[in-house]
Amino acid sequence: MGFALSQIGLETSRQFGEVMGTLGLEPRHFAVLHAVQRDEDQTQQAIGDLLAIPASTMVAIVDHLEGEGLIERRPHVSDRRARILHVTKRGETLLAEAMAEAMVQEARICVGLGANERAQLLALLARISLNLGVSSSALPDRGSGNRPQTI
Amino acid sequence: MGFALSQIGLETSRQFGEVMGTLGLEPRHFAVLHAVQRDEDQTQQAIGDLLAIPASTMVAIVDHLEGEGLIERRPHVSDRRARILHVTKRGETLLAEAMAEAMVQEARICVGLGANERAQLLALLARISLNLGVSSSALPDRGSGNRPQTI
DNA sequence: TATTGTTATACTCTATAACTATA
DNA sequence: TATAGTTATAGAGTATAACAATA
Repeated sequence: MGFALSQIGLETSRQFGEVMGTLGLEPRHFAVLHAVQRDEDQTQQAIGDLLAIPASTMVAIVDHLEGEGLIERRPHVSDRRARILHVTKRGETLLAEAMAEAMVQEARICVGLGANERAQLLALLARISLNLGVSSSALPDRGSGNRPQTI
Repeated sequence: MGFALSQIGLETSRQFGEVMGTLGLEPRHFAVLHAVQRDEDQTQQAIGDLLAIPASTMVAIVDHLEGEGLIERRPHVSDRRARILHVTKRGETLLAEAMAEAMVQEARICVGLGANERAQLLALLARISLNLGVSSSALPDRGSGNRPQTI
């Protein structure tokens, strides 16, 4: 069981990386882009903390996303040290495409499974998650959660 | 679903690494040790190919295992370039302990699941594996299989 | 000339610690 | 003095390519 889970998990995340690659994104870029859209107008550090990404790594990721015109760094109204992250129109568009691709992958993973089989599997996985102590927080790829981990 | 699978797989393999760590093994060491026991008296390269581990990495892993007295490099009868890998008595003992620990982890993962729920989950995961194209070959941790991958 | 194992090297990735500008 | 973001740096990990012995 442990072997199957780890094998499947690795392959799932590998294929997800491939899919994102077709859109010019790495999983980390997608994760940050998604988090920035969800928690609109948060500080760069706040987003980094949320995903357990160290500050110096965040710089590189945000640099990339900003270079692609997908997000903007905006000044913080009251703290001139901080930067507010904001998804651009182009970022929203790409994120929508990325989500669509993710749905396609989702469908590919579950091909041949009926609706109740899928529900059954999800329920069993939820119990496994509890046993493993993974908190169902955060975003695609990588657990982040509460452990000292990163993207 | 994809997120859950990748999250669970990552955590499973992380915890497996922790468990192996208590025995002084990294997952890669366990994988090679296990493979050497299963495919007794194979060439170092043959084992490496089996696990998709590049030759130079194999050297380091086998160095470690030999340094711990868990396996031996023996001369090949007909090819003096090649080395035959052989599990020592001590290696067998440690491997048995490692397998026992793996069983404990297995039990921890499946706590609260009845026998038929476990079977159900395994069956569903097998179908997911097919959808993902993972061949159920190889050894614990990491997919290896046929893709250009490594430990 | 090709192949096994080894060594050396270059590359990527990541985190730690210094640095600046603000607070 | 502490903090947000940045930059520089060092460390680990991995693969690629050169190398020696043998086929």
